Amino acid sequence: MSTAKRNTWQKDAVMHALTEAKGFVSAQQLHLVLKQHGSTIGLATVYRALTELVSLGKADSLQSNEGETLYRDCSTHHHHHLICENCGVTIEIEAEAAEAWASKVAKEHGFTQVTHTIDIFGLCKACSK
Amino acid sequence: MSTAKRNTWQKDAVMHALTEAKGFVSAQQLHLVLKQHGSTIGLATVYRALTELVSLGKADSLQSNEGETLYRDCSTHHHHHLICENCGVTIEIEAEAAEAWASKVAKEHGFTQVTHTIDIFGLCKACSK
DNA sequence: TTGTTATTGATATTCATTATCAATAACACT
DNA sequence: AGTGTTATTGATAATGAATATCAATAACAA
Repeated sequence: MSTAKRNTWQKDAVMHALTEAKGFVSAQQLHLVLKQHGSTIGLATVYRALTELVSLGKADSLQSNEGETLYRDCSTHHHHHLICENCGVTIEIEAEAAEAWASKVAKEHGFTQVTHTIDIFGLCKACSK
Repeated sequence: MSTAKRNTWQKDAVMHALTEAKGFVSAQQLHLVLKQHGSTIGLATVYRALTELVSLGKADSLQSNEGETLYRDCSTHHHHHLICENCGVTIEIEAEAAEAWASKVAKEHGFTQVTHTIDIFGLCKACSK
């Protein structure tokens, strides 16, 4: 009984916008982009759609050091990021070793439904000089 | 020239309170505890002290899934956490393998001043059943 | 003791995210 | 196609963590 989900063009729009955006985006940024493309979608709806996408596993999120929640399309494969704290560039990195290590450690302690956060921050080559 | 740091009882108080608190605490929680112990310290000062402790490497922080920044005493050695999303218990884990991997990946991409976030979330043994 | 100035604390402000609620539209069923 | 139910939307108010402001205070070098 029950909470049957409905399909709306708004949800599709957010999904598309998220797929278009390479790398991480904030809800506010997505909302801005959508409006710039002529959409009349509301900010609250963008937040709701993103929350749903995360719970469906179609997107993942992380907290920026400015306190914003950033979202990213996750329909492809699982990977992690190398993020420049100065210019914001993000590089996707494979992390099979870290993956394996994380799930091993979790299992050793009897944890289930394990997820993890593995992100590396620093200054990229260009910003280092 | 300048910016000479000064020692104050407020900074000590925050440091002590943080050491007392086992596990992660928010700035607001620390402030509350301090006031309950009769301190007249201000909330803004607690935030400032915590920020300084983090930059000195005496504390580390992570974002709760409710969007709060949580702090933890880190005067011992570097380590990471296994966190139960249900009951909040945190288990310290050694992560030498992950450490090495993280700095190796970062260097390969020319990154400097590298820090990382490695946290594992899930349901602990007790909360899993 | 004194002068300089980093620090404090009360509070206003910022800003991301959530709650509210009337209006709208998805969709199951005729 | 028409209709009723109700999930969803969107404008906006509300929440709440974190930061900025600024006069008053206190650390500390001389």
